[in-house]
Amino acid sequence: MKSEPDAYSIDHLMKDGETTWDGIRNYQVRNMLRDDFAAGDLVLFYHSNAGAHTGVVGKMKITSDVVVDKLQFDPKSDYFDPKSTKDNPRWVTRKVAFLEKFPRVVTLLEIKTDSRFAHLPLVQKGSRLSTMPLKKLDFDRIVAMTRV
DNA sequence: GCCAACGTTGGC
DNA sequence: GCCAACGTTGGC
Repeated sequence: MKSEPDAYSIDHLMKDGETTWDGIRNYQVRNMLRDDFAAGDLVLFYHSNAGAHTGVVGKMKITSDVVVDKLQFDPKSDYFDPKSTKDNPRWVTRKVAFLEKFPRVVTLLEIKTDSRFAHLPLVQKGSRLSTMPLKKLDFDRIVAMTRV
């Protein structure tokens, strides 16, 4: 799961312990959060748009079933959606909990230059989604790179 | 800040 | 349903 560190970083999550992954306004991402994620799933936290620090920075866990994103009903929020109704909320998400901040960043550059990761959606052309599936093998490989 | 590669909106 | 215009994402 990606976030721009200026908006919400691994340090924010470490301090909060748990947060609602709100502000998702892309239908494909919403559908993934709704249908493909489950409580207990492990997730890598990725800092996007962070210059040389762009990459995987930590590990977290999904801790809820589907929850309604409250920001869609807040007219003062950037994520306000006037077309969404409380009876039929358009935007839903999940809660996540902090597990670990890695001792180092596994950078996008490393992932792009490692042929083992060539199949990851992250490095494929035109991939802009802020969540994407990751097989356990790839997850473990990325974590292992922080352990050296 | 630029721009490629999307996704969304709305007129028709 | 098409598609032009516009908005967003995110790497660089």
